[in-house]
Amino acid sequence: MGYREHKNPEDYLEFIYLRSEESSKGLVKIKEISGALGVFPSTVTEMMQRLSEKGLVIRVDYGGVRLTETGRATAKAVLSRHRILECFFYQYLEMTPEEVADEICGIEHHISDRVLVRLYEKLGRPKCCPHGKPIPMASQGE
Amino acid sequence: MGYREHKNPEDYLEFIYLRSEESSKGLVKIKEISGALGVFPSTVTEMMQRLSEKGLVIRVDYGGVRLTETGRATAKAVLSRHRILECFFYQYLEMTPEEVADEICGIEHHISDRVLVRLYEKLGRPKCCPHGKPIPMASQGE
DNA sequence: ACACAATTTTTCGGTTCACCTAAAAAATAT
DNA sequence: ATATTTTTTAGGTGAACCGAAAAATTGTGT
Repeated sequence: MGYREHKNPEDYLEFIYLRSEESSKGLVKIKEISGALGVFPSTVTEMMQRLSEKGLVIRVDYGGVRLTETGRATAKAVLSRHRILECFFYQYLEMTPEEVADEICGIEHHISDRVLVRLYEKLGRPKCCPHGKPIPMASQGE
Repeated sequence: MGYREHKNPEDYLEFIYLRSEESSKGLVKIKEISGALGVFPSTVTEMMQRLSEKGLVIRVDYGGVRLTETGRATAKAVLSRHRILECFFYQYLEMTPEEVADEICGIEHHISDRVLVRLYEKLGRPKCCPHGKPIPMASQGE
């Protein structure tokens, strides 16, 4: 208890993925990310520079960001982990979809694929999370 | 993927707790912690200084460290989370005790008490982890 | 359309945290 | 008493963050 609880680069990726899915083909603005993750715009810019160096994101100066194919794959994997975990909390622990949301916070970054797969099987290979959103498949088209 | 995977202060606490339980009433040496967590002794010293400022640990210069009551309580909570998670991987996901060990890595720091309690109930309130070690109770004597 | 105001993004110091390396200091072992 | 081991100190790195100020973009009024 009492930690800084920093955002993980994957959290940025996950949000960018979600936003770019829903509003078709545009760039995701820095301010949107900033607002969603609760960090300062300058922090987002810095993180985008790092992610861009790693080839996960394409940065357009003063314009926003877009995921590369690698970035998209990474984001989908994170989201998949996230939603499988949500299913678990909902189906196995019988929590409400609302409760579930808060509980995933940092866990999805620490679960191995091995565990994820087993969890998924045990839950009966659900197609959607408790909110009705689809669980993206690792290497398949969404 | 590709992160530094830093040790958490709670990892230090957890190890100190374990070591001080098994070898009765002595101080835990910096080198032991260093070896167990895979960090340099100077890193341990520094962390112990931080934990000592937070009142979780008592530092004896060149002698080692001992948990305070608060530190002990924190450590027990972490260990409890750790072992309940182990039970879960063992009982529900049917992994072997050996596999289980690697999987807990960072998860126990991100699970809320609410989820922990539910998990514990669902598993039938186990008294021991898959390795046969007891699950310490939050506010009770060990 | 165009100058000016408002907003967004970036840049540029700073901070904290976990960590490292090298060297100094203390404890221990021979 | 001296050599060995352990611990600490001191200086440095990279990551994630903030705040303030500069730069670019966007919005507005006439």
